Amino acid sequence: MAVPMSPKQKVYQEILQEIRKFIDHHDLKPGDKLPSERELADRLQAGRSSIREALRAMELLGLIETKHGEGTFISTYRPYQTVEILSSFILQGNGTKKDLLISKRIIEKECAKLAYKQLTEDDLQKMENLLTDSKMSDTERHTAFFTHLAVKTDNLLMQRIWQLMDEFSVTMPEQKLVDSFYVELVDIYKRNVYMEIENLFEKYTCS
Amino acid sequence: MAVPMSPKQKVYQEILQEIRKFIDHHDLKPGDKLPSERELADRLQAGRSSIREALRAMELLGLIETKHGEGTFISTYRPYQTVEILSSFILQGNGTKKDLLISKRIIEKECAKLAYKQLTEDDLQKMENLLTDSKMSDTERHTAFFTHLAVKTDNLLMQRIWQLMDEFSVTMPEQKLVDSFYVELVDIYKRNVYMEIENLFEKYTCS
DNA sequence: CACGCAAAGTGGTCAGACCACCCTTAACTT
DNA sequence: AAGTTAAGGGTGGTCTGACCACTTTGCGTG
Repeated sequence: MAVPMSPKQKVYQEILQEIRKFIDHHDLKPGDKLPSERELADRLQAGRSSIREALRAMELLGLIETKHGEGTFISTYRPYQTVEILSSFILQGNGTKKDLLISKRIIEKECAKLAYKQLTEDDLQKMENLLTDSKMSDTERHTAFFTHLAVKTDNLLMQRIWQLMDEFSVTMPEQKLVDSFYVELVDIYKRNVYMEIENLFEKYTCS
Repeated sequence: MAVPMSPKQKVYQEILQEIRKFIDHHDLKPGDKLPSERELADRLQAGRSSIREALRAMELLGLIETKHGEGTFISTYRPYQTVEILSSFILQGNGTKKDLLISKRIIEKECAKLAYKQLTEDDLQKMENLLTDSKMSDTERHTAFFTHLAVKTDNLLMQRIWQLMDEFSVTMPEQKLVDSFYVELVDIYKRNVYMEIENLFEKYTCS
């Protein structure tokens, strides 16, 4: 053969890369419109079916939204579909569940630490209000609590990682911690004792 | 109109449901073969392209594997592939370099802690050998060192997350730490003083 | 000016064609 | 007879073109 060719990556995977580049290059944000399937096919020198395979996959992952007769749009990342599909296929995860739980706790701990410096009095107040909000279930409260924390990390990547793990863990029990945990964490923030965050998680995690 | 019709669900989403039913009904397990695309199209009364859109989505989610010329197979569930795709989109921002660096250090720290219990004398020996291997660049040494550690975490998810971050950070400088760091870490393992891992990273990270 | 309907643009779906790849099998060579 | 090679059938990979359904646009008619 003459040309070794770039790795035998499938076309639709290259398309994924290209679309990512396109979004980056044009600085598209959630809500913005992508070129039409036909135009993408023309631009990327690929068949429309290949384009569609890539788009469907992205849609399933919640990265884009598609509106019949209108077009394809960047969506605010919501992996709800992903979670649903996955959980409908995986009834009983084996070692995956354990890994996920451990990893999630780790991320939560580090988010709590990263957020430490950024938290204001107002944040603390909001978080305390959350803890006494009786309209939420324990699970919802946990999610709301750490969502607030994750946002305050000032680290988008950590925030996204936590978000992703939280979405994936909805099907599992034991996501939340004992009530006293949250109270103690807020207390640590108030007392300004950074070093105790690590200990707090150690105490409540290794049960 | 006469028939309300099933909701305006797209064909490829119905296909997804049908395939799930098929797997369930035939009790297919990882490694088993799915019917060919053409047969599925025939059975489910759909076009082959619709079948493929569903299959590609499943493939991206890590639910199936396709082998050119052979067929489509149920795969052992690995959500980590999903994380990979998502990450490539999540990481496309600009301010993410700093985030990535911080996050990577965090993951490395936690990998070091998770691996603590699993490390054997032999592992320590190998790691020490790495540190004196002059055939590698500093960066390569860092990667090799933490690859070893990540594998030993006994947590596939953490392992994959670190791997991903490492791959993404190749384009960036300052991925490695000072030489003495690695030596001290191995020393901590030898001296069996778990608690000092946190301090070690604290010391070398907050520069 | 207001209304409505046709046209254009877009996603949704299908059918068929061709290629590349893998495996089996039959034919051929040694 | 045993080993090697060539051919065929099945499968995924991709492209093209066609048609439908939906939305928006805008032109023309009243």
